[in-house]
Order: sequence, then C-alpha cells, then structure tokens
Amino acid sequence: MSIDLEMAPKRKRRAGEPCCEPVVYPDVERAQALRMADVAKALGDPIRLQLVDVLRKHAGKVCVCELVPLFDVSQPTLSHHLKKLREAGIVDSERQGLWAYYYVLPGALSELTDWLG
Amino acid sequence: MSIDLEMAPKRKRRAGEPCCEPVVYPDVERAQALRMADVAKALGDPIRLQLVDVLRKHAGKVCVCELVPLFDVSQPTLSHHLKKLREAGIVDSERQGLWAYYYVLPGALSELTDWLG
DNA sequence: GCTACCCATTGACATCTGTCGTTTCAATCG
DNA sequence: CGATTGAAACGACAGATGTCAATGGGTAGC
Repeated sequence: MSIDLEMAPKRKRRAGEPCCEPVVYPDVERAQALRMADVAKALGDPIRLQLVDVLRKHAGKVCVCELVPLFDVSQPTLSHHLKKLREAGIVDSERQGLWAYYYVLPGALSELTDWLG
Repeated sequence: MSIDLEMAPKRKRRAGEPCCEPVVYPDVERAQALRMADVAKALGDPIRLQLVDVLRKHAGKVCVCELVPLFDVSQPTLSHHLKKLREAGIVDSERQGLWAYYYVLPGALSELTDWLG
C-alpha cells in the first residue's frame, strides 16, 4: 500500500534532462482514491455532514419529516442532499407507508476513516 | 454534543397540526460542521486525495516537480489542486530556491478523523 | 544579461452543484 | 371516491469547480 517514491536529487537539471526520476504511481490506489473521494465529496457540504451526524447519533431510522425542520433549506433541497448521500452509499432509506426513514449504512465510512486514521 | 432528538410519533397528523415536535438544532455543531465540511470537500477529489496520500507517506517535504508526473493532469491544474489543499489548511508549502516543497500540516485532519471514528 | 527552468496565476470554457418553485406519485384519511 | 399529506422528481438558474493554454515572476546557470 505504501508509495515509496524515490526522491530525486534537488539540483537544477541541465537542459534536456528530465526534471525528476520517473515515478510510477501504483494503480491500486486509484480505485480506492476514487471511492474515498466520492465519500469525502458527499461529506463536503455542511448540511450533508450534519445530516450524517444526526443519523449516526440515532441508532435507528429517522423520518425525513423530522430532518426538514432542522435545516434552513426547503424540503426538495434536503431531499436532494439525501439523494446525494444515498448515491455515495453512505445512507439508505426505507419507506413505511407515508414516511421515509433514513439510516447510515454500517461500514460506509470505514474505508475513509481507516485511511485518515 | 449529543443531539438527542425526541422522535415524534409516526402517525398521520390531522390537518393543521405540525408534522413533528419542533426540534432545535444545537448551533455549536454549526461551526464544526463548516470546518469539517471544508476539509472533506478538499479531499473530495481523487487527485487531491492522492496528493495528500503521497505527502503523508513522506514524512518530509515533497517537491512539486516530483508530484506532477504522478498525475495525468497539467502542471497548472496540479498547482490549482495544491492551492485548494492549502486553502483548506491541509497542507502548506515552502520555497527553497527554484523548488517548492509541500507537506501535510500536522493535525489538519484530526477533527474530521475524530468525528468519523 | 541572457536563457532555461520551476511554479503560480490568469483567462476561458464546459461541467457540476446547491437552491428553489412547481409538479408528480403514492399512501392515508374521511 | 375525493381530498390531503409526505417525499421524491423535474425544470430552471446562479455560482462553484476542474481543466487546459498562455502568461508571468523568480531563481539558477552560463
């Protein structure tokens, strides 16, 4: 998993020489970086981050109608944010009759968390 | 720090009644959410995330000229991404003669990391 | 001083994003 | 059935974002 770059010597190169030793970036990181960046991007909005915060603090499922009054945005906007979180695989929803309940998917944040930690 | 929402009963409200118990969202979380969302947004791009990854794996400072060939983007684009990371307080740079060296600021990710963990 | 080099900035452009108002859909109540 | 309600989807629009080509500003070597 380590990158292990060979640091090139830091002297001015003579014209025509390459600047640094060519370094190949391991492609294994690529897919992981894409996944983690998707999760991070989904968390990169204060409302969505607070949504996840609220949902995580409630072990169970939370009704949308209780989330809307927590934020100063319209219901369609909040629905849009919830959709983003769903698309990022961070939360999922479940309809029961009239209401929709949201909950955080367990393990959805673990890859990013592990990388950060 | 806990939110402790009182979950409203899940039955259809009669016309005119409020949907849920009014819930106030603690404003203390607001500033923290803004800070963490900024960091998350900065990490919400695969290139920037890999940049941080590379910089973190090298305890010392890394020259920009070694970062450029790692990614399939132009030098100005990479410079733009580095600027974003700088603005988010995740990395900082230092010039030594011709070269610019980047490094991850210690503790820059800790708030987000702690919240995630 | 002239040239070559590293890196940042600018300008331009297409795309993505956040927001809202309106609409649609499904489900519940009377 | 008809009316009402919660939530998602649609359409629109301003603003942000990622990208590149071209330019600029220092610094080092000749």
